[in-house]
Amino acid sequence: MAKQLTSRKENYSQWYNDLVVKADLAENSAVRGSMVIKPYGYAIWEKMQSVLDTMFKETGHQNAYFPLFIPKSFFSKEASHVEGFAKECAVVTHYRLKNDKDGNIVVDEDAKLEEELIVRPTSETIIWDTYRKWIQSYRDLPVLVNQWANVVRWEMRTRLFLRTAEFLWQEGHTAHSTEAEALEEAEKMVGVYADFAEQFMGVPVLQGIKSPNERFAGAIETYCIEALMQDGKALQAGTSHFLGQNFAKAFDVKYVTRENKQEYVWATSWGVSTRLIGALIMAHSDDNGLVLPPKIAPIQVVIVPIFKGKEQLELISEKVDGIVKELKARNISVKFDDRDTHKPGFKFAEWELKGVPVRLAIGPRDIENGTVEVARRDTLEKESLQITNIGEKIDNLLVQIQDNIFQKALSYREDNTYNVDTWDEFKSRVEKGGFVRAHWDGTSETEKLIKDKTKATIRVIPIDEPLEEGKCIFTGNSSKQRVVFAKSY
RNA sequence: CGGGGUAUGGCCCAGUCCGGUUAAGGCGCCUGCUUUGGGAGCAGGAGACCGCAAGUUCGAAUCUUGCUACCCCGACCA
Repeated sequence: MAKQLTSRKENYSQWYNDLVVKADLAENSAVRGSMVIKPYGYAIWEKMQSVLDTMFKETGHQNAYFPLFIPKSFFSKEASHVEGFAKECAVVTHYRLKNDKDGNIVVDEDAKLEEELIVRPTSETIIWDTYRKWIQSYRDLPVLVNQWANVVRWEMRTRLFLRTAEFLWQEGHTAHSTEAEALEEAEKMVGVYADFAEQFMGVPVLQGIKSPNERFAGAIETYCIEALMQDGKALQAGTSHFLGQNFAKAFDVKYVTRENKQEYVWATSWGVSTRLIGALIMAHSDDNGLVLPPKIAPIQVVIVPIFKGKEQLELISEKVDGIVKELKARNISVKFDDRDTHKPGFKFAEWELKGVPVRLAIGPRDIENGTVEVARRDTLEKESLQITNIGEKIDNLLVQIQDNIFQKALSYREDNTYNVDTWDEFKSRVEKGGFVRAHWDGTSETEKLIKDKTKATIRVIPIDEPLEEGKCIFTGNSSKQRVVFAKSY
């Protein structure tokens, strides 16, 4: 079995690609830039979906579904929105194929659509066209809707999970009667994302707003969570947009106030995608494979029997049955790997590659002593534990692992966050990776120049942070606050 | 869209410069026996219109021309 990974040190992006493929998460498909998400990878997405979906429902949202296809004319209604997405839209122009005289399948030119359809890169336009019909009065507000969907963005260069031509995500779209309420919603949802990233994925994130250059096409303000990967590059893990009345005006969505006045509706939208799986991988995993936090791991505990012959396996299986019941009673997902086609060593390596947080091994010696060997994925430590009360012990261990994974990522981020005050230092620091906190004069021009010279962009402008007088790292103009620069994915 | 590269069993690849008849090897797969506390060993076996199309030649994976696909680097991006 040649499942050796490239090491992170040797080639970080090769390591990432190897890992995604070898851990059976996803693979490239016949269509350039589009991936097949394999069952194990999809199981991780399902865990994420289920937690997020619950969080959305708890904050008052409902799921709905809007169409994949968007009439081209909808797109032109919001100027900056078109500008942002026009270059990466897939377009449907025909609706029929036929056989030509050589028997080849060709597009039937007679079946041209009257109006071309855009495959959604995001759904603001079709949703706001719909909301016009839904919203008449202040009594219809707020509208708090989310959808789980696929979207298509025809990217030049793609990478499994991090950037694919088609990806899965959720997009929340809300409509409010006041600016304050919409702002509150946008902030609330970025907070939900931050909680999810930190408490479930174990990925610490910076929360804040985007600079105008990085803002969503059509938004007044973009809130985001930003995580730091092990190679020192930043990854935008989730965004929440305050859209003001831009879409309401573009799609003429007005409501009547209590005072019987016509007003435009205030909007937000927010989303996270399968890119989170990329974040999860790059935040925690090591040269042995994936490291999954227990709260997101499809399998939390794997049990590997060590046996010679059928009788021994049966004996061990009996013991394992008890353990499985005990773990399941505590809602721990457990897999008993009783394949007789592979040796224990092979299984150890394979489950490590797949990031299962806890592995139990039971052999004849354990049966004799009433013990089980417990190995944790995050630290690779092994110890022998008495089987008595094993459910509770594992439960506690999973909590510890979840916490340890987060703490480790947090201290990595702290060790790789720098305050920098001179341009020379800025250049060399950015080159080495990490979050670089520096003063910026607040202009787009300066941000662009910095990007051209260093490839670093402003990842996030922190909110809820004390202001600090300073001088822009590039122009020397005055600045009231440090912003976070980094090279990013 | 610019620049560079690659295309050979499921995967990784040798062979291509200098054409020669069973296209080599490793991984994986199948069968059997022995193994099983950190990626097993031995024996046997299956599996390839050498990216596609023309051409040169007695003979093409190898030479020529055209095409296609994919990868890497840049511009663009959740």
